[in-house]
Amino acid sequence: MKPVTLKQIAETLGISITTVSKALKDYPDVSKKTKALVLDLAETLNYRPNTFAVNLRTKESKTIGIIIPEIVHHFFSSVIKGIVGQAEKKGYLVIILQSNESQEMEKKQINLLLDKRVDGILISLANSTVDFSHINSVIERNIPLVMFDKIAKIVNCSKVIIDDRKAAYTATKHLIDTGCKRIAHFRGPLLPQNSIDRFLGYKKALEDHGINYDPSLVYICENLSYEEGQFFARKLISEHQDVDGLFTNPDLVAIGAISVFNELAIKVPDQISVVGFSNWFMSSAITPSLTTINQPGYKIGKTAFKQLFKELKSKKKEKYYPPKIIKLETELIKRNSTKDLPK
Amino acid sequence: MKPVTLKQIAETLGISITTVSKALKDYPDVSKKTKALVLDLAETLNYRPNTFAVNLRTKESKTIGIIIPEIVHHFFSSVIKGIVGQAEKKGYLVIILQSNESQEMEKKQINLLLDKRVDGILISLANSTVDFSHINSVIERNIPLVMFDKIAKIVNCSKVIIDDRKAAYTATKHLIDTGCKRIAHFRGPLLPQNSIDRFLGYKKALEDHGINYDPSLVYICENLSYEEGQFFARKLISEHQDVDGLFTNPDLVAIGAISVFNELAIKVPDQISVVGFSNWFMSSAITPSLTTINQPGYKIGKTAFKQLFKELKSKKKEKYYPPKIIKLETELIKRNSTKDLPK
DNA sequence: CTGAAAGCGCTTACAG
DNA sequence: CTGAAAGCGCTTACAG
Repeated sequence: MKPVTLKQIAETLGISITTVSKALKDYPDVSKKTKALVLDLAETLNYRPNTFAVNLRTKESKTIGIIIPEIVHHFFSSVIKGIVGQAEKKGYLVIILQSNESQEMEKKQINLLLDKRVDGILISLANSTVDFSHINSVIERNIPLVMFDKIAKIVNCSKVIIDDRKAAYTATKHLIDTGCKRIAHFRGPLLPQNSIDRFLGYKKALEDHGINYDPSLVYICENLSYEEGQFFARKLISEHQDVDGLFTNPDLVAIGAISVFNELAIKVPDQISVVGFSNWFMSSAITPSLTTINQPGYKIGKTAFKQLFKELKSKKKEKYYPPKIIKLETELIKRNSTKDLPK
Repeated sequence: MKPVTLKQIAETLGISITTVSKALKDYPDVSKKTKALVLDLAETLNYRPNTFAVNLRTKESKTIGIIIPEIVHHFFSSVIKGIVGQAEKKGYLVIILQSNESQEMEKKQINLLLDKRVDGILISLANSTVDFSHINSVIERNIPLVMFDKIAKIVNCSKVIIDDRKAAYTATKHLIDTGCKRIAHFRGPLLPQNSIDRFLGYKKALEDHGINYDPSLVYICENLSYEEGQFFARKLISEHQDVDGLFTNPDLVAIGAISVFNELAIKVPDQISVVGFSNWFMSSAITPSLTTINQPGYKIGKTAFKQLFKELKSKKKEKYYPPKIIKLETELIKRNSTKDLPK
């Protein structure tokens, strides 16, 4: 059975398509009687407007796109959930694309979304992205775009982030406050802004508290994996017998490291205190439970959509919406992988 | 700047819109010369067809929808990744929606997708779904639909699943083969087909090997959570001192249970052997590493899209595609939470 | 090989 | 309060 159209309703009732359309949209210049008639028939016939035609007329798709580096990842899937849920509330559907940490894929996908004429785009950059022409072309076309988590400082658009530097500072300071003197850092790759900022927060905390920054205590985890946590934990132990604190990015790396410490009978936190980053749901479950920084993925997604929605509305009213940077709060979650604060 | 249209290209070259359209689509009845001219100008002007107009004409959206109970879940996000990746290859974009295990949400979302006029739908049912009128209405409209993982036997459409019963049988048999006599089962909720089938596989394995089925050894985990694994592990130990094997659905529950066994100094596998279900990436990381059934999420997603794509193609050719049930292979992954097989 | 015309199904400025 | 008409940007059957 073919979908019902305005034309059919009009013909059945012996009125014009125009009036049917107006009645359904509750225009004030249609008589109550006609409106009731139309609404009634539309109901019985289960009329649903043809989105394709509506899109073509209104030039709106009521769809947004999201590009993330990796879907199978607790943090990103939380963000997606936040976005999808909020978008649905506001009548938007969400198309999802995965860049696989590749700049080239990211560029292709931006074009796919542009071709699809999505109303707006949400993006978390790939690690390998160093050229931003594709992002800028979105902005030039005046299509609302909001970056989250993995952003580029240089691009002029709204961003939803956490204060990575401050959060890392807090994490490192907690290690210092609980007595650690030789604090290692397992950091993320060199390019992404968030792993840079977390590293800088770590460094600043050391310097502010009279501890010399020692580059040999910093290890780079390319994949932020459990296995890398294990690998660098072994390396750390063999290279630095005097290490007594470890701050990792993110939790998964910490959990890998702790598994090695457990295996080598190195006591956590007595011999080495460990702080992670992200507050992954398993972090409270392992032994010892992991002290970490809570990074609110779901809220980041929700906030990013809300920001995009504001820009979508502004655009409709042909108003300019100046880019806004929203920093969400993080907090240190104290668990058993760090010592208690001295009284 | 406004997007370029066929009309502009036609006017610039002084030819008709028809010819431009045909040239771009490489119709055979356009001269090489004209084609070259059009292609060239389209290239320089960066012409992109207006999807809204194309959709309206072709009645195709080149978009599919996917509805899953929960996005933040390792298995489901793997499935999503499989779907999204495969769809992109075939020129389809994917809209994602989360039912939150609610039948009502699921019905609403089916309508959203239908209104959006997606070309096809992929769905994994909510636990609470007992009425299938919304699913059947999709099928009646002749919109290709493929179910995966959480399916309804009663609905007549293609399905991508694993042989849950066989997999659970294999898991349980492994416990029996390695010497377990009193085998408990932490199962999922009562409604979903997969948790029913896994339970039935467990029961069948006991019966086939001369072990009495004891209902008091079966515990129901409503949320399939780590915490439930812990809770029921304590309950199990207090209610059944003689238990020597445990088969859980899924891994996360097993990991919760093992954490309790570790805490109570109950030796795994010496005192209790444990087998999980799903092969979550952390299962090889915990101590002892978890014997489990590998459930190929990524492949399920990929296969589900491929099946949908076949049906999409058939529909275009106005051919009927009979529903097909695809069962993907699973395998037992032997790790350290179960004993070795006797020689 | 080229193009005029119809039509996909809607929305809305305009006339009456 | 109602409706004829234009138009969104394409595709394609048909005529020449």
